[in-house]
Amino acid sequence: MEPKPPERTVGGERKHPAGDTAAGEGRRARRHDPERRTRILDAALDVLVTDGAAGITHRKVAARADVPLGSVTYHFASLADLQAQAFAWYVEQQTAQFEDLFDEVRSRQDLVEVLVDLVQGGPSRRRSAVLGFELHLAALRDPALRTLTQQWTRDSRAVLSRFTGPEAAGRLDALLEGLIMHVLLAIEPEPREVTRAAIEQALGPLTTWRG
Amino acid sequence: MEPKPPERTVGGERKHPAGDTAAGEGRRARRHDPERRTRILDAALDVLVTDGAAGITHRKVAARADVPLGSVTYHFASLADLQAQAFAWYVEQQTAQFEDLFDEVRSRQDLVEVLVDLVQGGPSRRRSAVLGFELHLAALRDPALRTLTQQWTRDSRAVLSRFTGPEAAGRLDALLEGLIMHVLLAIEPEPREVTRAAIEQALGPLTTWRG
Amino acid sequence: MEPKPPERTVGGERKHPAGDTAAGEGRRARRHDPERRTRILDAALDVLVTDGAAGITHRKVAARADVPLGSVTYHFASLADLQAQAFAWYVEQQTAQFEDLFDEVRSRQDLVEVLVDLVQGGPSRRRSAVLGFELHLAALRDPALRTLTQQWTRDSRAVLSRFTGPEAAGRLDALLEGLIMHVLLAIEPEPREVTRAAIEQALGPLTTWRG
Amino acid sequence: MEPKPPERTVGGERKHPAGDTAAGEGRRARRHDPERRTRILDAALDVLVTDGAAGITHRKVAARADVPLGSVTYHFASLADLQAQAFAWYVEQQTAQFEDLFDEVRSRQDLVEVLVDLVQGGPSRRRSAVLGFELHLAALRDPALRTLTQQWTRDSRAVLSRFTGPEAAGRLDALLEGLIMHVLLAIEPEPREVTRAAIEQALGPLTTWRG
DNA sequence: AATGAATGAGTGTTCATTCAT
DNA sequence: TATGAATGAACACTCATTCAT
Repeated sequence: MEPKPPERTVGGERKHPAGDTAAGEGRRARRHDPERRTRILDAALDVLVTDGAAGITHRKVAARADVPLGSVTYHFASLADLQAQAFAWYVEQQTAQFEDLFDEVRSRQDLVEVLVDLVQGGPSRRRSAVLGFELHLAALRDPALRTLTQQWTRDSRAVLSRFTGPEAAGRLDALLEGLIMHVLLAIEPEPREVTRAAIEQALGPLTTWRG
Repeated sequence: MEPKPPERTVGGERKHPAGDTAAGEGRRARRHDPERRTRILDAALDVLVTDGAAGITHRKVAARADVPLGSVTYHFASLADLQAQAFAWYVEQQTAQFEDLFDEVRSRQDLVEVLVDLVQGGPSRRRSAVLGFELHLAALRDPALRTLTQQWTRDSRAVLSRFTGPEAAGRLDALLEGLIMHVLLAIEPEPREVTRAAIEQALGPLTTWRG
Repeated sequence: MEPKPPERTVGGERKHPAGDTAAGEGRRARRHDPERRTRILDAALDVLVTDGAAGITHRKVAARADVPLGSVTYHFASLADLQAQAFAWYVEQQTAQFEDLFDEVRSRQDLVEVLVDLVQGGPSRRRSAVLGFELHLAALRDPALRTLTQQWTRDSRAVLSRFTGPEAAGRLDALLEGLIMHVLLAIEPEPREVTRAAIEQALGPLTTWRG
Repeated sequence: MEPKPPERTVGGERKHPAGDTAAGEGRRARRHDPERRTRILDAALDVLVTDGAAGITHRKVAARADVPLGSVTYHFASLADLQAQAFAWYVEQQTAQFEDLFDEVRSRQDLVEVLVDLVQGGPSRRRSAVLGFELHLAALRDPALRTLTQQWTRDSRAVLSRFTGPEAAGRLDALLEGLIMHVLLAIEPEPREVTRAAIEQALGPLTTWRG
């Protein structure tokens, strides 16, 4: 699955429908840069990871994306709009990635391993985890973002349900969220077995395999 | 239990190191109104709930606490310091309150009900939940706050352990955090039974009662 | 009388000097929609009325005229140029309209009534009055606009002179301007008789009828 | 009469009640500068004269008043507030000055001469005239400013009435406004006699002297 | 001990204008 | 001919922080 930048899933109006067609990279500053919008969104996510919702500014995003300040405000009607679209873009990517994780799952054991990896996942996973929590917190205040968190939760549970049934999926989902946060915050690394035990138990000892 | 405002548990330096020199103790009741500090801390927490870490400012806090602007900068060396002390104050209150919850627990059933209440807790609980998540997120970036989250987690688990043993306590703790977030974000209220089932299962079917 | 948009009476240079070269005259009716220019000028005047010289922007004008932003900057070399041409267009229309007012004047009485109407004229007249004052004020700073105000004053006085002689025309003209402003700013409406008395007196008791 | 800066006659709230007591002018940048507020107001009026309502900015005012930018935004809640208070300050000064003009008037002749001076008044009077028109125009759009224009008109007429009676005062007032504008805009100077004649006539040939 | 005045850095945002197409 | 994308300069305004008192 190949996520594309969301088409205004939430908030704000794109000011201009984004002219396409490639362009000469060379001469003077890149004009006609069709990926610019996505690069800005990715930069915004980077800033969100680094500095949090409290620290995002047009200027930081522009610097990170290596575009002029005016370019950010040109493509996004407001900072809130930028943030909302960045979160939407994140959810879209994240959902696809999440589904991919389970492609190879063939047994209960596989499933558990995948989930333990998800929770324990190294620094590479830190980014997504932080963004997830930022989104949740932001959604608590901005109802417009609620759409995103709901869609996300729904999708995650749907994927898990394929293996566990709906009730366990809900439990698992909540547990995973808590575990991830604890792993992120723990000073000494949580042993894999502890994580595995928690997951095993949430799966339930009696769950018939449905993968 | 009567929590008192922490004495600079984390971060920041008081601007003026409190000259203990002159000033008769009796004269003007207490030297400079010790409640003011806590009132400011509570105001800071209020602002954090309302506007998040992104929205806290000296001015908003001063207004909320109904003290002059200078009073906030006088008592707290920096905004980061204020925030850190506010979180510390929150954890202290929260820990005490959390322990109180279990005072009356006499049976497994009691325990489950208390935890379901904790998760489903009405709007009154929203404040603490939001602050908890804000703290977690802040701690992800500011190692100085890690002390607080650890202390908090440790205390919570200790309390739960009294009833469940240490492994289940860890699982429960993570699950509760995830459940609380999901309840806060859910559009249609999560049924109590669903929450209860998840908790029951995390407690484990075989757990011997240790309350 | 049919005022047409002035051809750059003042200021600014058209960006592209209108290549008269190729292009058969008949083919696409008129080359590039001549009404668009006037529509933009009218939109600019609308914006001037609403937001004043302080508030005019290319974007507002484009939106009001319902043309793309580029169209405004294409037809007018700069914002100052647009403003100048809009004022010119206004003066042209206004002069014609002013003359028309006196078409039916046959007696001193008629004249007085027409002038009282001019001063007291309802909301429909508010637009022209505001624009007039805006122009005067703008002309105080931009000598290029002085041409317009002079032409306007000259024309107005010429028209009035036909009935009153030149001296009374000057007095009347000044008085009318003051009266109009006062009427616009008054909270409770100025009674017609007061206005009429002022005009009557400026006309002079002894003025022989020259209409 | 000694006009003092108005105490929030219109709009905005003063952020701080202005600490008084003089201060050492010397060492490092002037803090404690009690006249600063007035200096800013005067600077704002200067900018209004030079650049009009369209051109006023915090930065220009700050530069003109020789205070840091932050000082302007500190003392005035918004640019609109600054403008409103500047206009109020202007009206107060203007009213006083206007009254002073008539202190020496002892005869109808005196009155006429004073008024002719008022209209023809050299470059020194240009400033007040421009500000007057700016205020009128601004008041057309901002009802809050209407209070000022009304007070001003009322006061002017009251002064004139002392010599002319109320009806003639109204006529005169309007006429003066129109004459002043015309003088300002005229390329070749209006002859004094023309102005005098207009005023004489508005006074009315029969007006009994009431000075 | 306490506070209001003050300020410079930085914010989100707007916009005239340029330019490639 | 016409226009949308793009950008840099400027804007109003906010704020943490400093400091004199």
